[in-house]
Amino acid sequence: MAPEERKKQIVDVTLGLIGKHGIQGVTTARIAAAAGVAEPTLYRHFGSRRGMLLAVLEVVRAQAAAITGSSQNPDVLERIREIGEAHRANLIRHKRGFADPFFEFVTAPASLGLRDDLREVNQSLLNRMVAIIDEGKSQGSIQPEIDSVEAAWRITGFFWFEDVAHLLGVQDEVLSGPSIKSLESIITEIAARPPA
Amino acid sequence: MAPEERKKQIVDVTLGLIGKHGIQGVTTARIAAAAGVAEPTLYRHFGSRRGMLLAVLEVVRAQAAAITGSSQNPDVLERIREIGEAHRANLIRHKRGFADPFFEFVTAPASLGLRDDLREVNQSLLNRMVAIIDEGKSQGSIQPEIDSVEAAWRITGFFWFEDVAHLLGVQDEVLSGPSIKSLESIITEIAARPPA
Amino acid sequence: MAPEERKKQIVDVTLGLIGKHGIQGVTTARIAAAAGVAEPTLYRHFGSRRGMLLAVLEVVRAQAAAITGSSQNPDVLERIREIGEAHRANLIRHKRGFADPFFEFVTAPASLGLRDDLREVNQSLLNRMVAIIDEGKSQGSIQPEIDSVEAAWRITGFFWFEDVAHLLGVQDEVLSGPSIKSLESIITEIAARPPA
Amino acid sequence: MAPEERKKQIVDVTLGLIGKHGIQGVTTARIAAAAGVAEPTLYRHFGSRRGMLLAVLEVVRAQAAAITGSSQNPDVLERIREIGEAHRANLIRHKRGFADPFFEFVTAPASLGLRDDLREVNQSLLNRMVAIIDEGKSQGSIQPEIDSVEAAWRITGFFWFEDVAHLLGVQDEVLSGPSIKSLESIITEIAARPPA
DNA sequence: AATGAATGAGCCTTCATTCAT
DNA sequence: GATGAATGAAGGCTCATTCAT
Repeated sequence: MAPEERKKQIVDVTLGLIGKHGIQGVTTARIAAAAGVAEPTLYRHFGSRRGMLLAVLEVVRAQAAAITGSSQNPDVLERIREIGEAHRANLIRHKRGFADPFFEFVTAPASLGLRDDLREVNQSLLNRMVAIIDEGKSQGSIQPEIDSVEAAWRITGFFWFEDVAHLLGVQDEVLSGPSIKSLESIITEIAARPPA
Repeated sequence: MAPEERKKQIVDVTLGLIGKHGIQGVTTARIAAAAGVAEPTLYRHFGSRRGMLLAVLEVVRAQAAAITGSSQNPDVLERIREIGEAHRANLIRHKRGFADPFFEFVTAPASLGLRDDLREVNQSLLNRMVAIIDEGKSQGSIQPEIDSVEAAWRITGFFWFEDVAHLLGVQDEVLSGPSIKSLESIITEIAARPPA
Repeated sequence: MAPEERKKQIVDVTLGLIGKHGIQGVTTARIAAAAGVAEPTLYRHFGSRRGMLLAVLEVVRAQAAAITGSSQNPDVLERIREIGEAHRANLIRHKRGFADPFFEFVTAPASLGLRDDLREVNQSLLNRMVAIIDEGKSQGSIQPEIDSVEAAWRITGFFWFEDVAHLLGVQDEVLSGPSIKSLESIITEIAARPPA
Repeated sequence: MAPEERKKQIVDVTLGLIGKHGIQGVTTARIAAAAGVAEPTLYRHFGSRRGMLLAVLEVVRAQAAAITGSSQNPDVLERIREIGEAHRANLIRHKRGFADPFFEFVTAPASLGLRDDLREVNQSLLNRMVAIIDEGKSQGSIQPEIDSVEAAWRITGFFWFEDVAHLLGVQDEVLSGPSIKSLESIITEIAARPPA
């Protein structure tokens, strides 16, 4: 198998394993088995387990971006609503105890040294959200005085809220009402006020 | 050292270690070393590592309850605000990368079997919040139609927001504005409307 | 509790524990718990775990002797038969996997250093059997030319046969027929021949 | 070293260690040291200590079968006699305190979970003996009315007799006379009676 | 007479990683 | 490009035993 291909495959199975076992349950032995290669082969493509995880994080960034970009709704407010729905749907698809792949990294041991990379990924997601809000401003559906970054953070927080709930196994109580309320609350707050 | 004292000490150093290394970094060897005893001694006081962690969780429950009960402000709305401040202050006191001790358990591997206990702790914290909101209703500062449980969840979500931000190392950006905004938003929403 | 009394009690519970867990399952912790004392107390009465086991062996010797002496039948041949029955009955009373208490020591790790003591116990049991056979000779029910020691050994071997069968969990197959046959075979062989 | 080879080597040294220390004295550390590898290496070839022991049991089964098949004497009665001699010879070759390797497993702690496998091995050995006796019947050297299984059990019992004697360190007294007598006694009993 | 507190040594097992091929 | 063989370091836990009180 060509290096590029193999590399991609390893990343893919690792992502799958994270979903099944959580990051700390992803051992090199498991990755190798799932990829159908010997353990040392992993090291031909990645310098360390951390390297593999880092590569997965890159994929996760794309997936997270996919959620953010899942709706193309021209109405920005509506789009944000739909993004929220996509996040919720994505979460429900996973098994209890496993959150958003991105969030799985958040809960990984700091000792892995992934925090900085994680922060960057988070930043890029935040930027996407900021852009959406700015778009809303320019289209007039969002109040121009709103601090875009602040609003983006609050929406991000809403995602985390859902992720943690899922992790804790209280998603039924949270996803049904409180989380939707929280997002609606943010939307309402930033929405342009109709002229008196 | 008296058993009670030793037990407490072990719990204390374990709590400290959780702060330093995260739960999965807390090995029996580290606990023993930090407590200044041999490993088997730990087992004279606790049946297993899980037992020690469970004892810590108990302490953490108390600490979390302390935050919830930190304000006695008769004005419930104001009290919620102060609880938020207490949570924020508590977070800032900790090192970067270490969130709320309670939250540290949330991110622990499910394999530890602490999830159910954790859920209970969370539930008890939630109940405290529900009680506070109900008190607000009866004192007239919170709208009577508000679903107390839903509101309590949303406030809990706000705590998580801050915890995750801290864990990710983006607390500076989040704690300064967005998190306060989010809490204020909830408070505003549930607050009794002044008569027209 | 008086030392003698306590000592006896420890021996008693230890014997009971051997029945429940086998010798290697008898830990000092278990003995102490069963005796209702602290572990160090055991060491006030015995120099070591080995010492406790040794004391139990002494009791076991008496119990084994009890089996050998369980029948007072004046007819020696019949008496041997009854002793066999007593052994079988004793075995059946125990749980599967636990043999004769005496035999439990036979299977103990050699590293315990109980072998020599065990040999002595065995010798004393053998002697009892020899005496019985000699009695048979003098009463005319056993052939005078029979080597008493040899016959005694063979009967002992029959006991072992049953013990091992029990240990292996094949007692149903062995105790019902083969073992009885073996004993009868020995009895027949040593019995005085009726005059032609 | 090739896996097959290494595996075999581990089994071999383990068998040797069983002889030296008994099964409970065979620790993974000792096996590794004796095999000249690190402990984790053992786990590349066996799933657990129990797995290694199981593999040894397989070898032991073969060894035991070898004894049963050591004689090809066409006269079945004589063959049984020679098998007895082979067993005795095999025993004498071992050090005091160590019995037949097979028997070492009999005395192993039930907690190892080897009992069932052991029982199977015993059964297969028993079957071999049954076959021999049946052969004797068809060749006319053994009485046709004899219960083959019962006879096979009794011969097995004779082996155990010798094993226990060896274990107890009284082999000199037992192997010289009583055990031979016991076997002869069985042989005589099952042998075809010459026509009157 | 008894024990409370403690432990050194050891057990089986897993993990990420290396190196020669 | 891939791997077969191997391992140092560590992990949670148990055991018989000691010593001061």
